[in-house]
Amino acid sequence: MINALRGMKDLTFEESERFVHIVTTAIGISKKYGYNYIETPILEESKLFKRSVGESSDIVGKEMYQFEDKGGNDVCMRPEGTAGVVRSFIQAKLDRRQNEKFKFYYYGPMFRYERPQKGRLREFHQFGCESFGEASVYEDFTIIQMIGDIFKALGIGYDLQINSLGCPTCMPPYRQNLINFLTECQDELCEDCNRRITTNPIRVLDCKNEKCQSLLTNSPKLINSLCDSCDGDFKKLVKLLKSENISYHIDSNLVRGLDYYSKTAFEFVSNNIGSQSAIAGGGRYDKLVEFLDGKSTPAVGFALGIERIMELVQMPEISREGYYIGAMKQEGVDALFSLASQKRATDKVTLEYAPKKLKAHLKGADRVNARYCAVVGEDEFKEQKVWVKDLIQKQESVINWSDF
RNA sequence: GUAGGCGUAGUUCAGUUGGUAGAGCACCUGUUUGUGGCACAGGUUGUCGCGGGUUCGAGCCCCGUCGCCUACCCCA
Repeated sequence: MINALRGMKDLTFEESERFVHIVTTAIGISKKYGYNYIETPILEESKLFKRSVGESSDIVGKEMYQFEDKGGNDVCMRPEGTAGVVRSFIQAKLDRRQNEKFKFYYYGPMFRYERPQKGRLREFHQFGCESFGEASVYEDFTIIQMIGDIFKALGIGYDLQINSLGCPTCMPPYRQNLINFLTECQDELCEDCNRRITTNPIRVLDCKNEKCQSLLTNSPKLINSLCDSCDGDFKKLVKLLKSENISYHIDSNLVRGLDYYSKTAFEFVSNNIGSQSAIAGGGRYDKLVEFLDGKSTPAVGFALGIERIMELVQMPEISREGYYIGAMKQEGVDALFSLASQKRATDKVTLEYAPKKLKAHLKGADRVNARYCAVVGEDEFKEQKVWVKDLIQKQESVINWSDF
């Protein structure tokens, strides 16, 4: 027997229904916010992610499905969605249309070669949005509001955490301050953090080691080192969240794992799904377009993890729907197809090809959750009629084929 | 890469100090010769993950291996 690869899952029945429910809900809401669908390839040049996500990140460093294709190209399966959308945005020269705004939504599979666990698969699915050309913090707020709408529509509770990661003006000096601070208490920090001091000092902030965290209480906070512009934007965001009654926590240690974020960073967290608790995350990435050789364009975006959200959504109860149609004798079966196609114009129809006793048909109708069980028996066949029972109202009638 | 837990029927799981497997659910049949869900009665279903070893005898003990899960790490 051949099984699916490690960390890759098949979705069927009520699981796949839940998946579709989440995606259609998210699509419906993002359309209301003016987003349009964008589809980009799953396979991209490895270079794209090395430059955008960052070589220092674990995603690029050790988690990419990367290989050489038959043409000798260094390619990989996308580990996240933003880079491809930005690449496409630049390739279509939308970055030249400087006064226009573009909003895209996407969804699809992402691949990371990690050790699978709860809420973490090697092939997983994200729904995401990217907004280009809008520098205002109002857009950051709007995106957060939109995610809130999606979770509300799905009936999911969450904790919103926000932070500002600064910009090229205030980030580098802060970074140096932090390095100085960390170097002083180097001996007491964990092994990983010591490595991070040189590779990616900002990541030390969200180390889960308790000892590191206690040392960090006195560390310089980026939130207190922001330049006037970043500080003003962050205060404005907080004000908007308050006035619109969106509850939040400022988490000065919230860092995005991907290098391209600046200014607003946020994460939606659930405490009901194990340790992989981030159900959505995103922020502003004003420098990424330029970084990938486009004309400087401000942008904000987010992605939500569909599998993680699947753990949280309750599906509305399914009710009986449509018709089950069967016959009791072979000759009746042949008459079923025109009846079925008649009904399919308006209803869901399940056809049973095997002649069976009435009782078996009623059971069959039950099994497929049909509302009506329609059977052509011996008597009905002679008179060109069909017996129909409403399985909820428990009423039955015999009607002409032409009136079915 | 590291650590812990688990692999027995379609499924959820039991299986005592080693004596060649059991329950619920599901499924099929009947009670009801043309009336579903409910009830009752009966019935079907297994390479006990795989490969070695110990033993008269292994689902159980030992070694190896594969897979799944959870956590670290990372992140959606």
